[in-house]
Amino acid sequence: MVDAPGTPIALHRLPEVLTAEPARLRALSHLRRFRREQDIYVQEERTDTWYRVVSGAACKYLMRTDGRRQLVDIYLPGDLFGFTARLLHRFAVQAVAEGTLIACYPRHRVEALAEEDAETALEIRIQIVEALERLQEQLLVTTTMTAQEKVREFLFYFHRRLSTGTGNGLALPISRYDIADILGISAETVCRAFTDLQERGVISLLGPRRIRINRR
Amino acid sequence: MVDAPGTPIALHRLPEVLTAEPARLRALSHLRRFRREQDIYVQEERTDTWYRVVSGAACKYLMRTDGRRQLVDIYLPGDLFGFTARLLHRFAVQAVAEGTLIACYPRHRVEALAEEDAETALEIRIQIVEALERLQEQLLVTTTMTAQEKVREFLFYFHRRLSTGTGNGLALPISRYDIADILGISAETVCRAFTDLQERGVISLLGPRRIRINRR
DNA sequence: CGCCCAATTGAACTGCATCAAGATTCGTGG
DNA sequence: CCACGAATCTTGATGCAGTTCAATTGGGCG
Repeated sequence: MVDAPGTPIALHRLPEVLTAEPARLRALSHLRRFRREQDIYVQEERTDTWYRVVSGAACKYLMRTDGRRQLVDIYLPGDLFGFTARLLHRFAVQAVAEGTLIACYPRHRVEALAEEDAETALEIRIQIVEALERLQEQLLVTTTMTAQEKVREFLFYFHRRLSTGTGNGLALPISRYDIADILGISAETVCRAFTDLQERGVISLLGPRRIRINRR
Repeated sequence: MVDAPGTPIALHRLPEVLTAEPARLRALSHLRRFRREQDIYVQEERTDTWYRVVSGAACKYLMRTDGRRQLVDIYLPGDLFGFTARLLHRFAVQAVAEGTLIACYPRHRVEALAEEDAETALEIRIQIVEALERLQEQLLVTTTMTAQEKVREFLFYFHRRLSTGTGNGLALPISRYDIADILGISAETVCRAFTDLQERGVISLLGPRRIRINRR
């Protein structure tokens, strides 16, 4: 246990993603850094905090009775998560990338702010709706596409969300197994899809965790 | 075209589902009745209205390039839908039951009300979050379960949402094809699951659209 | 009563999971 | 800096759940 859960981080050097949110909302947050597979919150935990990914990636998941982990959503920099209508969390969220940085907001203070500040209320509503639409897109992907189409769609999505414009390809923050769990297919099938897509010239594998997208 | 799209309905005899919402929100609504497969709103339509199912059922769907209809969510009495962060709708919503009754809310007036009335803002946030959680459950169902488990889970969900306590079984408002599209399986597989579940004694088929749930 | 759509059943095919065995990469400590 | 071990990633072979195509039955409504 090198890192205690959610080590607090100094607030200087604010990453760019945080500067986009309203200052009054940002003032309520504090930052924590998480290791890979470290839980940000767990099932049955009280829903008294909201979170936003600053850097890295996190995923919402459920432990199945057979011991396997089922992913329901994946959060990338800028995404707000942790809100619910319940008292206790139905799903857990853990970091999938090493050193994932998370901004934490005390729920009651955010809701109090939303009650008096319409801009904050709108920002929250937009974030929740965006989570909803991400989920709809994912549902569309997992129910209608073949395994290869799922992987292709997933890579395009990551490219849209993460491309830095540096041109040395796209760095995937997550493993094949994570990708498989998100798409509802096996890790082996993900591998085969990667190689097939490369043979078709759609992508180039620069390394296991680094790819280039050639064409859509 | 017997019925023009969204025939207005008199406001007397308000169904029970509407009495639960805040009076100030209800005051903004007007009712419309829809026929089976009639669109409530379509893709690319402006997102200037929100809706709530009063009776019957509706589904959110997308027309695929191969002409097939892909369902993303299903709305039952009490569910609020139509909100988005976009200017235009990405998905369409149509009635799946004959004579589905929908309450319509002008978006700008609801948002203006939400801005000054914290209770309304909270009600909206809760509804959106509930849509989100429905979708997460559905994602879990479609990605992890076998076809027969999906159908069983679907029937139990409908039972929870629609059971009237009359005891003559559960009336399904939608066709096998609709069920298949929601669960991401073929209609034939849905049929086979129905008969298998009956043979196992889990359900009884009283008619094509009427079942009884015997045990879980 | 007869038509039409919905529901059901059957048979052959296929994409993906699963099991198994290597190949690479990465982190860790010497 | 290098070497070792443990993940992670890749590739192959087999089996099966579910799709697809096709035909038949059944119900509801004019």
